[in-house]
Amino acid sequence: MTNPDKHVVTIGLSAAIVSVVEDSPCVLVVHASGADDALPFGPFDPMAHRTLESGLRTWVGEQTYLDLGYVEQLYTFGDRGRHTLNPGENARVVSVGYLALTKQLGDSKAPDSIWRDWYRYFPWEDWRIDKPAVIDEIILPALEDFVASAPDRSCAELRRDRVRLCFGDEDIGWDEEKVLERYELLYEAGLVSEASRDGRIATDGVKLLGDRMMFDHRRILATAIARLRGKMKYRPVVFELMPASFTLLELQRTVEAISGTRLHKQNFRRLVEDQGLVEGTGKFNVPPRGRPAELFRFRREVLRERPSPGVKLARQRTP
Amino acid sequence: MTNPDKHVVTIGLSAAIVSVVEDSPCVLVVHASGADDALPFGPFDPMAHRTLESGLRTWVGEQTYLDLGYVEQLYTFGDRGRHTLNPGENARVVSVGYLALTKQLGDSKAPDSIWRDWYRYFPWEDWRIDKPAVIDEIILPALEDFVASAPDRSCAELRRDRVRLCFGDEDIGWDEEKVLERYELLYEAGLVSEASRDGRIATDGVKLLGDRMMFDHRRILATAIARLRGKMKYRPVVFELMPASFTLLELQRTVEAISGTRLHKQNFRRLVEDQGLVEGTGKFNVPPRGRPAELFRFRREVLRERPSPGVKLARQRTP
DNA sequence: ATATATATACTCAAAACGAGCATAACAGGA
DNA sequence: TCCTGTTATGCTCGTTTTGAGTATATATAT
Repeated sequence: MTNPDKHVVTIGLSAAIVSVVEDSPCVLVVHASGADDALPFGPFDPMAHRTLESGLRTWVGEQTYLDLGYVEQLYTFGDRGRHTLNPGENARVVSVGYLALTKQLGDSKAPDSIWRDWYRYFPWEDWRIDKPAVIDEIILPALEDFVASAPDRSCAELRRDRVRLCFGDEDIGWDEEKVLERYELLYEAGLVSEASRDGRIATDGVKLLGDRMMFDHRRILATAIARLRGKMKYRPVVFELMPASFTLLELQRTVEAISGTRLHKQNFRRLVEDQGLVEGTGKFNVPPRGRPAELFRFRREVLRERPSPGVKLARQRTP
Repeated sequence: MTNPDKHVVTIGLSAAIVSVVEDSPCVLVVHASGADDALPFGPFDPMAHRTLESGLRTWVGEQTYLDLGYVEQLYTFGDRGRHTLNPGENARVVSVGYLALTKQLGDSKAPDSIWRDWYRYFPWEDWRIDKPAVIDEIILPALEDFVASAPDRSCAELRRDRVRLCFGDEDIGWDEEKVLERYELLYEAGLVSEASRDGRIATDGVKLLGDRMMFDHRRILATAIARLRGKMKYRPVVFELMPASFTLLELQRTVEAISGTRLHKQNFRRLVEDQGLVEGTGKFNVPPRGRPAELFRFRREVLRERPSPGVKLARQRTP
């Protein structure tokens, strides 16, 4: 292995900590005034940390006073140039991203850390009300330019396909899981400001999309959203975001917040109940209007039963 | 960030390169005589490698003369003690595992690298003929001891549940995707020899299961198998393992080799054809016996169509 | 021709899914 | 009290998908 010194790198640990507050999917960011938002992060210390995950928990604990419950590793990014360094640092940084889920709680107690709606960083991902206007008004026209500016015909074809796969058309609809593919496409097309910061593309006069984040943190957040949107469907992870008891509509709104789509209410209930994911408590809430709804709780036993299922998305047709 | 030197680690890149040869799922290992089998691997060089994946491709190219097609990152392991070091090295190694798929080809041209049936390392994972005898004869009795030796009652409960979830019972059957969970359970129970090598457990007189591998490579291979078994079902990745044309039975045998289970033939055909994954070529094979079968090819277009599906597992009941 | 082996077509019932109608239980105002 | 708006919950119904076969076709070997 020749000279070991030349193989030396620093490992950055970053966490997308997610919570759903009042129907908004939120991510915890550390917000130094003037600087871009960042995910809680810190370097892996091979002396102090037994595992990567325990290192992450330590850093997050220090920075946010949060004790993480559910934690899952996402991906390890090592692209040259996509993790910009702070002045004075010179090591190459390889970045391991994590997803963490936590129940909603009051404001975060740590200084400078705040919960932010994640659609602030990905405004094209929220289809709950309607198809976001920014797609037809800005994204697709700009991506057409990107296709047109391809160096040759076959590259243009590839780009056109990617745009179609990412943002859909009449035949193939919207796939809410392709969050990372869409972000990477916008990055390559120079439509998010990280691209110019990383020296990729001169974006003069182009309207840039969404808020930017430090380092490669928006990329990690995109990975986190994609993973959560997918995993939710086949593992009961949403319940990590719910309080001890909740109405089925609250559960539905949480799922919708994450997936960024609307669901068919009656079918959603049927799926959730038939799969044995919840059980009624016999108690009811006191709504400001309308019939009171029963409060349910997560049936923790499902984790010990069949290959515990997730919350199927029973999509709502455009009514 | 205090003293940067203390955050310095080496990143090891390892690849589980998979191919299916004559109904056997194979993995390419480098086999130095005397030493344990290892996956092709090498350190990440931040100067020479632009991305982690390009670093991996370089190493694999040098060690196996293979030009990888499909490559996907699996997981990053950094547990202290699970990557044993070579003499003379002292850096902490963090290990990034990859899965690569390649079509069957002749013997590998590189010295010391050979294709090995992966069930050699995981004999309990092949249910194609029948439930492997080793499960009832060795694994389950040994795991009962493991449960019984728990320090307290609640720990024993947890262990019992894990055993049930991993190896199934009457209610919950076999879940072929839990490859990693099973390996980790056996590791903790001291039933695979890496556990004693890593100084975890004194396994005196216990029959150890499967062939051992270098470093944490068997753990990476378990992750690779699990990922492939899962991904196959919702993305058309099996075709990376198939030649340009093949019969539907050959395709089925490949899927079965990977999943380690038997499938219902007629339903398998129906699913594969209905999803538009293949198209007939009009040519037929010349079998040693039985009716000739049409040769099919992968419809590459599906990649540009709907959220391209995978090969559903239409399970065969025990007949 | 007969037996054996594989390929392929087709059937049929059960389960899952997608969409929507109908009814129930609350609040507030006419 | 009764009507209206609002949310909760129950139920139906046609379609699709799945699981498990049965039936038939086309080879080879004897």
